[in-house]
This record gives sequence, C-alpha cells and structure tokens, in this order.
Amino acid sequence: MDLPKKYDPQEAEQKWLESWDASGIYKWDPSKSRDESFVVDTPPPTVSGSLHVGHLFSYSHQDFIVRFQRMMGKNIFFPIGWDDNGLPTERRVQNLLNVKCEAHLPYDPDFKAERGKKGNATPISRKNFVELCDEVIVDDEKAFKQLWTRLGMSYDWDQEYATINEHSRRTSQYSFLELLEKDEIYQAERPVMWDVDFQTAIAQAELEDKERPSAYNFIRFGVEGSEEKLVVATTRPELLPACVAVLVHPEDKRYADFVGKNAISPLFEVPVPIKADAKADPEKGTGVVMVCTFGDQTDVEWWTAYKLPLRQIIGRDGHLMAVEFVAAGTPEQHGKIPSLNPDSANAVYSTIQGKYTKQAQKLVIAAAEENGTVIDRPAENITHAVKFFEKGERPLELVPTRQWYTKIMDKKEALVGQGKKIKWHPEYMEKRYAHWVEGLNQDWCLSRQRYFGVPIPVWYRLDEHGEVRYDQTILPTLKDLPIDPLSECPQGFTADQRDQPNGFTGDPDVLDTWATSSLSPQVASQWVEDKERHQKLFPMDMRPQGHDIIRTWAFYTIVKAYLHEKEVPWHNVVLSGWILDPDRKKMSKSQGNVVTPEPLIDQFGADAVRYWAARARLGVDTSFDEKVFKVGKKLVTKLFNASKFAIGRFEDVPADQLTPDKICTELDRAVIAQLRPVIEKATAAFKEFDYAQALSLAEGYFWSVYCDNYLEMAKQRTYDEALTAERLSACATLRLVHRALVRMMAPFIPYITEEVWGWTYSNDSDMATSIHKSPWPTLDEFAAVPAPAHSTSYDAAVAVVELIRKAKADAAVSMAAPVESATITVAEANVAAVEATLDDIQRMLKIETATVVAGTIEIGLATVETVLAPVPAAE
RNA sequence: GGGCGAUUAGCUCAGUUGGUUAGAGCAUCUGUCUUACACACAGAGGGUCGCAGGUUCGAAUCCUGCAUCGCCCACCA
Repeated sequence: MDLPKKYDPQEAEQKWLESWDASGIYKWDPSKSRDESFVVDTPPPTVSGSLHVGHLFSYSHQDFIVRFQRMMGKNIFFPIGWDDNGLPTERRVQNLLNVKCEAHLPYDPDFKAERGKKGNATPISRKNFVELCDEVIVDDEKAFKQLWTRLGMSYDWDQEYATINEHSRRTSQYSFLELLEKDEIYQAERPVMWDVDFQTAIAQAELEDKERPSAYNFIRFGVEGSEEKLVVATTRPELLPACVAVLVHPEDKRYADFVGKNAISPLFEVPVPIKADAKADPEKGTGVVMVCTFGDQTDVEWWTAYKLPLRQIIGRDGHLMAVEFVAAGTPEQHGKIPSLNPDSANAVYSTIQGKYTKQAQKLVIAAAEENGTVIDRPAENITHAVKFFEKGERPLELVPTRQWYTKIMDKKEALVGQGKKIKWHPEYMEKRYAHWVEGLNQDWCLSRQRYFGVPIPVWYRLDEHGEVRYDQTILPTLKDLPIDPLSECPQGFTADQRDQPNGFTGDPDVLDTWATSSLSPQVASQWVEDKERHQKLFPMDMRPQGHDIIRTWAFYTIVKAYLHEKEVPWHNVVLSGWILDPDRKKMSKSQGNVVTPEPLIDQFGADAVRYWAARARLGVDTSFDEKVFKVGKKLVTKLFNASKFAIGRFEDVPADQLTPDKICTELDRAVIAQLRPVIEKATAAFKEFDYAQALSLAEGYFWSVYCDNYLEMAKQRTYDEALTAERLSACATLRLVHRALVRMMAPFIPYITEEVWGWTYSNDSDMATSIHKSPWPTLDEFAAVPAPAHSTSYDAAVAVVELIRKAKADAAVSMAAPVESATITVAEANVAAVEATLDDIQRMLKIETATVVAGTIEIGLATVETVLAPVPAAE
C-alpha cells in the first residue's frame, strides 16, 4: 500500500464528509427499540446570533458523547434544530430590511422588501413580517449547517427542525391548548415586568440585575391635621404622583402616632393612608416607605394586600402618561388622582407628562428644590441593583396588563423533585436548578407583545359594543393547528366579523420563545403527530446545554414534561462551561471579544479544534488558548506518522499470522497489560459523560507507552527477515493495540482516525468500514493474550531504558550511539522481569552486553552503570 | 446577605474511594537527524498543592475557619 507522505486536514475533511454523507452512517433507525437507542435533545442554536468559538466548544462536547455511544452500538437519535423564533431574528429583519411590524395591518401578498432601504421603516402586517423572518433565517441556517458539518458533528440531518416552522408552531400551540384544558394556563390582568423599549412583558427567567448609580432623596410628606412632617427616602421621586400609601414598621416608636392618619404627598398634595407593615424596614432610609404604583415588586405586594388604588403613570412606552388631578373626595377612577390642590398638582405634572422616567425624575427633584419645603436634606448617592430584561437597555417597569400565565408556583416542590430524578453532569449543577426553582416568586408569564413567534391560538368574542370579552375565548380545533388568529378566522365566524360588535378578535400576542424551546424533545419526537414515535424517544437520554440557561431552557423543559406527562424530559443533563478570553472574561458578542470559528478550523483543522474542546471538563469554564489547538494539531500529525509506521511494519505479514494468540513475548504481553486498565477506565469515564478523562487516558497511553516506548523497543524485532515468533508477536501487538487506540480517539478526532482506519482496519471482518460505526474497544479483543509473567515487566523495562537514555543524553550523544556494556542493578524480585525484556532493551539502545544483578535500590526500580562505546574521532 | 464552584510548576490544567519521590502539556535550558515523525526524540531545571487550625501512623485529597476570584440568587423604599 502506498501511504501518503503528508497529512492534509482540509483534504481529508472534504473527502470524509462526502463519504459519511453518502453512506448515511449517522442516520437514526426508527425500527430499533428504545433500549438500543441513545436519544439526544440537541440545543437549537440561535441562528441570528453571531457564530463564535464557544459554539464549537460546547457542540463538540455533545458529539464526543454521541460518537462514543454510536461505537457502543447504540442507534443514535441526534437531531439538529435552529432557534429562529424570537427577538434576535426580529431585530435582524428590522435592521436588514427596514420594516416594522404592526400586528393589526392586513396581509399584503405582493409585498416585497428590499435590503438596505433607507428612510422610515415600512409598516407591515405580522404575516408579512414573519415571511421576511423566514427568508432571512434561511441564509443564517446555511452558515450554521456548513460550520457544524465541517466541525464533524454527526447529526442526522433528516431530523432537522426549527423553532418557528410549521411543525414547531403546531407543537407549541397544541401544548398551550392542552395545558389550558388542564387548567394549568390562565390569563390575568396584573402588574407585570415590562420592557419599555421592546414593549413586551417578560418573565422572571429573563431578568438580569445590573448595578446602577442611584440616590436616596429625602422628601417631606405632610400629615393631615398636623404640622409634623414625615420624611420618606426614595430612589424614585418621579413616582411621587403615583404614591398610594405610606408605610412604617408597626414597632417603630418614631412613627407610631402617625399610623391611621393620612399623609399628604408634597407637590401633588394627594392624601394617602399611613399604615403599619412588618415588611417596612426601620433601618432602611428613614424607616418610612412610600408605596407607588409601581416602583418595585414589594409595591405590588402592598398594593394587593391593602387593596390600594391604581395610579399608573408610566405608560407602555416608558413615557409618563396623561393623568388628571381632581378634587379630593371625587371617587377614584382611572387616570384621575384626588388632590387637595388639583390646580397646582396639574401644573407640576404638566412639566413631566410625556417625559421619560429619567427626565421626569430630574424635573420632580427640581420642582421640589424650588418649592423649598419639600427636600429634607441633601440626597445620598448609592449604587443598587436594578432589574433589566436580559436583552434590554433600560430598567424594567411594572405595568398592569393582561397576560397569559402557566401555573408553576404551586408546583415548586414537585419540580425540585423532578430535578432530582435527572442526573446532572457535573452533579453540583442540580443544586443550581433546585435553587432557582425554590426562588421562583411568580407564575410563568407566557405572552409576549412581539411578532416573530408562535401566535397564541386564541380568539375572543366581542360584545355588542365591540368590547373584548376575555372570558369568552374561542379555541381552534386541534386538527387546524397551527393557526394565526390575526389572519385566520374561528369556526362559525366570517372574516368580516373581525373586530366588529358581536364578532371576534384574535389574540395579538405571541408566546414566549421559551414556551416553544421548552418543547424541543416533543418537537423532535413528533409528540403531536406520531405518538408511537414519541414513546420511542421520550424521555430522552441526554440534554446538552450551557449552565447559563439552567433557569430557562432546562427549567422550562422540565416544567413542560411534568405538566404534560408527569415525566422527566431526559435522564441526563450535560453542561458545558463557557469560553473565556485570555483575560478570563466570558466571550460574547456584546463584549466584542469573540473569535470567529472558520479561520481556526482553516488554520488547525477540525480535529485540532475538537481536541481543544475535548480537553475541557464538563461545567468548567475554559480560557481560549491557541496553544491547545497546536497541541491538537500535533496529536493529529503524530497519529498520522505513528499509524503509517506501525501499519508499515506489519502490512506485509499475512493477516492470519497477526492474531492475538501469536503474542508471546514478555514485553508485548506487558504492553497489553498496560492497555487493559486504560480501556476499562476510559469506557467507564465515557459512560459517565467524562469525555475529557477518556481522551486523556487514550492520549497518554498512545503517546507515551505506544509511541515513545513500545514502538521503539519492538521495532527492531519487526525488521527480522524471517517470520520468527518474536517478529510475529511484535507485529500482532502493534496491530492489536493500534487498532484499539485509533478507535479510542475516534470520537474526538473523527477525520484523522477515519483516514487511518481506511488504510487497513476497514477490511477487518469484526469491524465496520467506517471507524465511527465500529465497536468501541473491549477487553474481549485481548482475551487471547495472556498476562505477562511478571507484573512489573513494563515499568522495569521503562525504568532501565530511561536510565540508559539519560546516560546518553548526559554524554551528549545520539540515542543511536552504541553502548559497550550496561550493568543493571534491580531488586531481587525484579531480576527476572528485567531479564524477560532485556533483548528488546538491548536491541533498542544498541547495548552489546547487558548484565542484570540483584541489589538494593533506594529510589525507583533500577540503577544502571553504562559504558558507552568510544566515539570515533571526527576527521 | 444566601448558595455553588475554583485556588496545585512561569502559563493552561490532571490528580478516581486518604498511601512510596505531587503529574502532564506549553514555555525555559541542554543535547540528538535515530531505517515513522525535527510539526520529532532524549534529558534537565522549576511546586512549603491559597492561608490557619484540626482528624489520622500518614492529608493536595477529610473536617473547621479565613482570604481571593468566578458564577447563581436575593436585597432594590
């Protein structure tokens, strides 16, 4: 056989990708039973996000495990999906095509968008908008597909899915309707966390705290029927007009006399009750807290508990809304706030109406300062955490709106229990999940006031005045799913009844993107369409994901599996760490420190990139270090060279002469004895998803035992002219061990191992044509090889070799320099062991005469006295 | 404030139930073209295992406290 001189990774990548695609080795076989299968709930990457090296990292991890399981004989279900649903795609479409969605516009089938259009954004219907999203993501998905393919991901592309396609929309809407039927979903009008830029509700899982500078403003409230003042400390003076009560701690003696009276807010002169509440902290600020609608979550609690009036002043767009101050005593109604001095209150409010909160805050403080009696003492600067939408740029507000919710607060204990039934890798991540569940403080807000998402599949009746009757929902039949209630009409109605009195209207909202992502197992298993297939795939075996989305993707998936089937969605969660840049910052697009993946693969090869990923243990954040790519590339080169050499040593020997029973020398048996625990440990580690350990074991043995020692020691025997027993033994060992090692590295470096495999092993009757379909090595393959006569043979031989090498290195001569004599001193017990491998050692190091004597060894296994042959004088 | 994790050689990291002299790769230095590989091989130097206690015949490993870093959560008047 003519083996190539040099290895070209790019050429090999192309060649094997075509071959794998043609042979369909990664296809799932639906006829196999559940027990024979290994089922993966693959994370669908956000296609509109940028590709960076972190993707290569965590996606490689899945593939290592999957490839191992495939070699263990499992029928692999390894789908791939794209997360194209949601805000990132919306934003891309808006920017790219300069359009904006206005949900109630009618669909225009002839609308064409143009890229790079300038001027005002064109308003279009939701259906048009969604069509554009669908177009844009096609290109993104191509880029991802190409990258994953090149990285060597062993996906079954027949199982490709997307979170916005028809199938996912059907699944997601089906889930919504089933949970509605089960009374696990409800709608409610209540204050919800609201992003004023995206103008949508968001859920607890999407919150992010950010430290922001702020200040305590000390503001004097009047007390009805008294000259005394109550000083409130507030960080949100702009909410003064929305104040509905003032609270003090029941045991706070300073304020005990005020409880039960009314306080008068300054500037607006609104009388509000002074109440005692244990949640008012006497240590905080002045111990007097003003309740506003709404400054924070505690305000909501107090507002609910005391049935306080609603004085919403912050609008959905973040501007201060129009409100009117009216004479105190007028019954409370929407948009009217009772004041003791409506004229002056309206005058002050008119300066802040229509402003953003930040500006309004400045104006209120200015008005207070101007007034002269309002500010009690200078403001105190502080920094505190403020809640943001994780993708948002301005703090969230609490705005009362009607939203759909999934009941989760009543299931916290059960959900923690579900978490315990799942094996988390690494194990401690389970605590993170449990901690999150225990800390939940609200039901899951499902509805989003956005466009590119799965529509909420609900219509409502309108009464004779054209008002929406939210209690009279009209639901689609399951066979009609997916539906868009804004462009389709419910059964029994005609399109012209839309938005007409006594007609119907469609729910304009879409579902939280996680409401669909959380169904990734059900989407992949085709839960709605094919119950039998679903049964075969669910619960799944493995969910790989990042630890940053435990509270979202993992959590919500567990929720859905529990609500629908009282099941866990998978048996194992495998969590990758993050990639940090060399300064140990998380690599992310917003930080501007991302490394793009393609050039890396060009430079080092896909195998080397995968090797880098394989070195990182699960859950551990890893810094981006180019040196590791180089090491990976070296391993690939080494494997190429060593394989070429090893195979070259035995390829001329008839295959029937290279059977395990031919392995007869002490050294050969000792080397195999060294391999057995490596196989056992690597297999055990891999079964526990610890691919890094498996790689380390295989790589360590390959480099040190196989290449640096065994090949060197055994190769002289392979040069014997006759087919002696010793030569056959060496050749059989080289082959048997090599054939196992290549397979142990195949999950990590699939290209080079497939290349090497094709040189000879693909023809072995007990192996498959592709290494990736061949069985993972087992001890059975070595069962015919007896244990060495002495358990220390290998270690003793290496110890002796090292000592003689050191003698040569100290003498600054070549390793090939001849040695006249070597006197090897070993402990009595090891004399026989060293003698058993002495021939190989002598031939390897060119030792003329070697003597083994028994003696006392203080450190290590042996000492050696070496006499080097005289070096011929240079001419 | 609560929780989780980390802290081992200049750097990146292993170290599996407590057990000889704590390992690897990279980097550094020295040597070697040796019938696979100089993208290699051989050799050397380099660590009081974050700190302080404790348990033990024996601790990087177990316990307690502390420090530093990271992450998650809470606090938000």
